[in-house]
Amino acid sequence: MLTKKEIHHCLDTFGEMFPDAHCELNHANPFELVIAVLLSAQCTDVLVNKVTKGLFEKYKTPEDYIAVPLEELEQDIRSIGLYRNKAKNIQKLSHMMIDELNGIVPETQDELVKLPGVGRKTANVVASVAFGVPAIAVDTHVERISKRLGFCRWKDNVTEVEAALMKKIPMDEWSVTHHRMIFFGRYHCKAQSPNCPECPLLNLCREGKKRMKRKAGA
DNA sequence: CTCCCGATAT
DNA sequence: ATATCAGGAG
Repeated sequence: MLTKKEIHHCLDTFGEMFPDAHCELNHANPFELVIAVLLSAQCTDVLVNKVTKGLFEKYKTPEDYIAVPLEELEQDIRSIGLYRNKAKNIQKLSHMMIDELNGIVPETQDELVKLPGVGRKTANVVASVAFGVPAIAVDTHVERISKRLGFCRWKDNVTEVEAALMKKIPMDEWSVTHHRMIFFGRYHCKAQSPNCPECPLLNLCREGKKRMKRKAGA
């Protein structure tokens, strides 16, 4: 586990490497962001943007999503993967938006997670990106980076990872740091190729040092 | 814990 | 061929 000083050095480095880290899911309003994040489960942002480009032309409102048969919506998002669950959730979510929310996307995590297909991570992204609520959404990248670098314990589940990060990072930096960690994970410390040899954080990264040692032995 | 799942990188 | 991708629900 890293010390507070080491963690702040990491945050500074993230900022130097990715000063303009941001949400890469294309969207024009909070409702489109909800749909985009829901679709992004176990799928790359690039592919989501490819699909939502046409999707958001065809479907503008919750009413539009429930006006078509489920099978049609499934086909419209099929290339995303997990498309049956996602299509079903989008229609259920649209019904809830109309029946209970007056067509307005809620601004708090607690309200957002009540929507079908919206869990803690999606709720945090929407609250943070669309409404400026301080939050740290723990996705696959944030979890991997937190564990490799030692922001949390290896065995922590996503809830524990989020708690650890919220405890160790100043609240006014939650949202920025969250995006920078995603960029760091997506473009530098990748799942399959961490690029330790060129990493500015190698000297304080236990995983990185282990990796380098293994490589040297082989 | 398992299942959902196509596209892409390695 | 296999791992991974801005996870969530049962």
